[in-house]
Amino acid sequence: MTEDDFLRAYDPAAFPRPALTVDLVLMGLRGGCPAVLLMPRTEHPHAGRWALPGSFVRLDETLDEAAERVLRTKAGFTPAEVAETHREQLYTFGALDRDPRMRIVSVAYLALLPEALFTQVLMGDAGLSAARMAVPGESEAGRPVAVFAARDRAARTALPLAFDHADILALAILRLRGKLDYSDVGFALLPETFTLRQLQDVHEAILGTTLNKPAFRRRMLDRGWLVPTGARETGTSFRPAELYRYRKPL
Amino acid sequence: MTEDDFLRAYDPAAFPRPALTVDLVLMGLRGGCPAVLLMPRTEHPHAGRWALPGSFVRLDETLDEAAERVLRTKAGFTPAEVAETHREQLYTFGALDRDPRMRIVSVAYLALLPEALFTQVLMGDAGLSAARMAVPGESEAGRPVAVFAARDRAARTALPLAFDHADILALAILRLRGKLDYSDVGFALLPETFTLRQLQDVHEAILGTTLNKPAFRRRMLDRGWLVPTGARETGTSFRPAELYRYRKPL
DNA sequence: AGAATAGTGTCTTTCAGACACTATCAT
DNA sequence: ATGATAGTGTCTGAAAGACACTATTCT
Repeated sequence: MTEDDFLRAYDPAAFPRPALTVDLVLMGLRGGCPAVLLMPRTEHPHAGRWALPGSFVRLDETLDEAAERVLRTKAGFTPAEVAETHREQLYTFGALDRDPRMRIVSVAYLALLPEALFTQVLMGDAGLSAARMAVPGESEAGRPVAVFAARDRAARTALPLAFDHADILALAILRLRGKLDYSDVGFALLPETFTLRQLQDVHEAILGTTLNKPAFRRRMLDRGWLVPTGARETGTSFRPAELYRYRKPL
Repeated sequence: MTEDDFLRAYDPAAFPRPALTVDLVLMGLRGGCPAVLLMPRTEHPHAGRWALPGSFVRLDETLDEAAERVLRTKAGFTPAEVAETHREQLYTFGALDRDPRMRIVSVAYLALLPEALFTQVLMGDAGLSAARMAVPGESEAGRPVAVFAARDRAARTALPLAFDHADILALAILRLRGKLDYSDVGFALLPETFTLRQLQDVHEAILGTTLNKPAFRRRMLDRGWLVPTGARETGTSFRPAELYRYRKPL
């Protein structure tokens, strides 16, 4: 950016550049477990493995716009669904041998889907499959993450992931965990209105621990981000819980 | 990354790609204030403004390696100095109009320099200048950061920064602040051995607040990262403080 | 001795964890 | 009434803030 002498004589096409892509971690919760949407690879390289949806970055779009385009074109999101999805840049992966075909640098994004949207996308015709993510313990922090077929909950054999996508997934869950209690990312995994129990379930699923109920409620309510709707949960066979709405802190 | 049909017929040179660079925020402390090393721009575009040292990413180096190369070739670091510098990837900036000449995506890195090394690099012949960073308050979080000439401490007129480098600096100080009390980045700004007061000064400079002395000491010592050397500060006209060494937690 | 800072003892306050308790709904 | 979960009151313990105090060095 600051190489003046270099740039003055620079022919944009003259020097070889790495290719640039975005890869998206589409994360949601399925049955109380973190899950991710993956595409099966059918061709070389890494045929038979599972990959994150991604795309090359075009010259006329920003990185964020490229990520949105992947949501629309690779995952079948409608513009409205794109709008209700939390997205943030995760990290940029630039190892030399990430892809055997050529040098590709990839900007990884994390997208968080409420459970209903996750299911809807999964049922759509985009060809995405859900994989349950093993929540790593403290000791495994930083290691690649193992994912399992979402069909049977007791599956033991890990799905093979393409490229360095296991590293990307590991970073995604770590980032999510780190931001969970000081930011508002947790709400991105919940529907418009939700109960405090649902919110606690989200936190517990991502942290992989159980939380103290009174302390959790106190903290969340004291934070001032929750607005009681006055409505109650329906369809339970017991006392229905109050429904809250998340209000963005000014 | 996962566009199979596209890639099979892909000629690496056939499609236009954004250029890819790394830009480095070389940060240290000067006289109790966060400071950054900048290069003056002498040519169009943004001539007369100040820029972060950076470089294009080559095909045969990773992003981290490109950042190291900038340290060596643009900032005049010796390999030993590179080794004693903390580096981490910050964020990737991909706005369309970042650079008026062509589409350039830049991976920003944060490098932390102990005060002695900061001064040494500044005095070197790499042409870098030091600029004092205005530590933004809570209300200005996320805004571009203003920097001032380091010569006179009372300077009021902000230095003009090139490209989106004010945004990069803003993110750098925010990231540093966020990681300060749960990670060990603070030690990267200190020499090999240091006193607890120096450590507290580093934290106060970056946070822009004052801290409670007994509480700070308790927290730091309880964390188990500090090893007393047995030696004492020298050159003071009062009681010399114990010198500690940072020991990487296993 | 005096100045200046290093380093500590202790009280208070705040907040999380634990546990039991009450409240409210469907059946 | 019973079962099941929602929601709360309160005790306890850990840790931060505040403040005063002692300790140690140089001049």
